[in-house]
Amino acid sequence: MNSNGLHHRVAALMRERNWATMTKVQELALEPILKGRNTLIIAPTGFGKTEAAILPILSKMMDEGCKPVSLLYITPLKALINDITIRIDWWASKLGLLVNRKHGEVPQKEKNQRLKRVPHILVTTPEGLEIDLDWASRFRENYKNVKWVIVDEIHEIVGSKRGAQLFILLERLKEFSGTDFQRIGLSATVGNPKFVASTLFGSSTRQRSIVKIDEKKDFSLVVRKVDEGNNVWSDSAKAIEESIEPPTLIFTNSRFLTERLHEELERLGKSNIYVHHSSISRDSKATAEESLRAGKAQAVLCTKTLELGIDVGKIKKIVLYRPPPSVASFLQRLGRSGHCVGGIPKGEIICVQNFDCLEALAIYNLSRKGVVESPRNGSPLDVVSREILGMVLQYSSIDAERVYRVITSSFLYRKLKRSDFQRLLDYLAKNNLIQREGDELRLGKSFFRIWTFKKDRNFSWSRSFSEFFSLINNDDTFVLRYNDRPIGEIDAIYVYKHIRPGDLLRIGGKLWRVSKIHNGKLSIELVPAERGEGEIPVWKGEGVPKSHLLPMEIQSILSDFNNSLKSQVLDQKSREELSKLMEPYLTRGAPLPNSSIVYVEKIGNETVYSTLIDEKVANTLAHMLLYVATSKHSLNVYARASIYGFSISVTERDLLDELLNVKGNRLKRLILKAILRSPLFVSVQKEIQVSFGKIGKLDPREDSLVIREALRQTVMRYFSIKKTLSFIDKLRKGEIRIVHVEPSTPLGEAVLSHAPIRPWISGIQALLYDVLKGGAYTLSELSEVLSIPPKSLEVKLKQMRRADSKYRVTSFIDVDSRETRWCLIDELKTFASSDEFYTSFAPINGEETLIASLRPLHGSSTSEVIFKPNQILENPEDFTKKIPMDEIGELKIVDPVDPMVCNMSPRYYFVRRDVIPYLLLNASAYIQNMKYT
DNA sequence: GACCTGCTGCGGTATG
Repeated sequence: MNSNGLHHRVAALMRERNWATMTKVQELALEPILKGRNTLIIAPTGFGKTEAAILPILSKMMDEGCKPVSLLYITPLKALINDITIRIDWWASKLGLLVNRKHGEVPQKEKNQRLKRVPHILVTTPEGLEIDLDWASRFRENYKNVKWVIVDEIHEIVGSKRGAQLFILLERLKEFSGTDFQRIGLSATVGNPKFVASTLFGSSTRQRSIVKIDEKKDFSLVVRKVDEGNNVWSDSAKAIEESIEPPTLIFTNSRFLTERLHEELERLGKSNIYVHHSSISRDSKATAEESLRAGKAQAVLCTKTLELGIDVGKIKKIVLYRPPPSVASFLQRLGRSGHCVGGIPKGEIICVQNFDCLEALAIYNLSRKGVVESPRNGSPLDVVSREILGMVLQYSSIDAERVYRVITSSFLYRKLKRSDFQRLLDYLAKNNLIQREGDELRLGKSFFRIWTFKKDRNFSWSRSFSEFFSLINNDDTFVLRYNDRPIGEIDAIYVYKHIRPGDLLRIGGKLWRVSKIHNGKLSIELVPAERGEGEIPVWKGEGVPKSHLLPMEIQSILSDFNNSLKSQVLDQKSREELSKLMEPYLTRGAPLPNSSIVYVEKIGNETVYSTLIDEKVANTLAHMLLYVATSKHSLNVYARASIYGFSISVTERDLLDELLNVKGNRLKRLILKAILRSPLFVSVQKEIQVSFGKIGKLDPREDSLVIREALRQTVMRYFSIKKTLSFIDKLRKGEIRIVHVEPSTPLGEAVLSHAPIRPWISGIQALLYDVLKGGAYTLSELSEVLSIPPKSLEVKLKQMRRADSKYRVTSFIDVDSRETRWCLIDELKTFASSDEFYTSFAPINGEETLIASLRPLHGSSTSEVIFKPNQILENPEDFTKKIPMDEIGELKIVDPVDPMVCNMSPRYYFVRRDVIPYLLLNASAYIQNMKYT
């Protein structure tokens, strides 16, 4: 034993490495870890957290002796696994301990060895642990020896489904091994250390410690504003060029921006600049990383890919192109230059929009105050479902009560009710994912149909078995095509929210017009386009969700505006930009924007409500306005949402004011309806349903469990019902003032720079089919039921009456009300003989001779059929034989003697031969009714 | 939403 408590062999190795002193975090972590406490270590990157955890554990392994596998090291990235394995191995190999790594890209040969020589230390991902517990029937026996678990970069997963998964896995491991192993978490700065600790420590009864390094690493920051010239791109590139001090990391908030800026920097003659993001090949990424380490790269343009702790060598400067979305990512990104020996890290935020300066300053202020976002986690049920299945895989047959006990021992699921768990089991059993014999659970028949080993998938819903272990969702993407040639890809959700036929898109430097969107095939047809109006700025990426801390911090900046302007980090230009931004308010003597005032302004065809507001509340309000607008106006509207307010493309009426008049439960219902109609809800349903074994279309009665869960998750991620209700309440009480202004305000203009959200009535045809089933309705009745404007419905119904339609409809005249009614074409016959519509199909004079005129689908040559209504009534089936074609383009009644009849006759378009008799009865009844009454 | 992250085990063949 050494003076600092470490085993003498570990201490000797430290001397060998010339580690005279430990970092502060290493010192602080030593005691709690050596004492066997569960420990959460919180410190910025570059403080030596890994060693802070590893050294005392290695020391304990020496002291206490250990059987393989005794230490499990979990980290979220494959690249980190490789790094860490090498780092740990330096110590471990000298202590006679074996280290192994496990992730999807480790060669099979290396993986196979672990059964022959079982490692003392295993480094893997959450998914790797899932695989081992569920499926590695032999190796998992070694997990019974685990005494320590380290979770690295825990801030990255604590708020995600991956986190929820891992925390249940740890409980499963505890139950399987029968050991209350020691848990150690390594985290960057977070706002809620206690929550992070609780989720990690779970049901462990060990004492707990949180080791937190508060000392902020010193750094220098400059907030700059790009000079406004003619071209944002070249202006931005120039600004970046000035900022580069090799080697520099340049962070952007989208992949597109890295590419676009790279192109522009090359145009300026800069070389040795690389690009790094998730969509480029592994080789290119490796090249970029290596040239950084070798000091060859001047700079690398990157997205979040380089935010985590992958070793990239010494970085001189960090440039943030436009403000990062959160304080946490700001600190992480700046921390990438932390390994710089001697000098303090240098950072620079380059602002493009004027409000960027506000955000940059806010992020900086927050970081200085030590305020950081708090990752939260709900208790997603799809994760529970997967873990139930995982346990069934592991044990072949397992008692339901035991599964319930293990899952609820995890902190996140401690409140999961037994009844809800039972309902979930019922549902899984119904979908054949599991089968039950008494209280015993076994695997159901559907399991290996969904997660299959077969290469040629049986059906479209099946997934590879390997995907079962991961809760990372692969979103659908639309393929953009021109003449069947792929041009690019766009995330499905972006398409649903923002893109419609006729839009102009810029892809690969070229301008295209969207000609068709095939939802089923997930493809979009493009045609080349010339310069035009209404280009959709995909690149603007204003959809970046921003920290919920921003609105309040911006408010506090504005509340003491003159002082805020004195901030050291602002350069001359950005300072001027900020005063210019606020000038319009000051000159008209209006209060600077804050959360208790909403400026209502009409800009172009939009009504903008500008204020400082939580993004989720703005999103909820935008969707509500969109819902109200689409049910009363047309589908051709859009809304926007941002921390600077929200807007709706309706100016004739003040829709927010109308919302204020909706009270109580009706308001809650309206919010719910608005959310249920958003594409976000649809995409969450799609994401989670497979975990429950549900395939195909969801049925509100059968699948209420998935639907309710999807709604819960949608609201949690994107909306905020409670805060929105409170916002509306404050508006009503006047606690938030509404002020109409003209002309527009600067933050009102800022709202307009955010991408428009457009309504997407998914499966409107199927919706209509469901409503029409068993009934015949007028347009206004349908509009009422569906909250979709009659005009939009009419267009759809007219498409649906065509021969190639999946849900074919037709229409007839209601003789009593003289309105058109729509119904399913196959049900027309039923209505013709029903009491409800008796008069509409009962001619007054059955012996009158009439002439039916039939125009075929193509061409204009009409045929005529002479008939008496009674003839039809006698035998409608027989009458159809007189019709000379299967499909009729237009049907009407003519009378060569009486041209009035011709004018009065209703016309029926795109009808099928077998319904002609009934439509002729309808036409005769109508005409005679007009003539005789 | 923008972005990112991950993804069979085991024991058996046949071959050099």
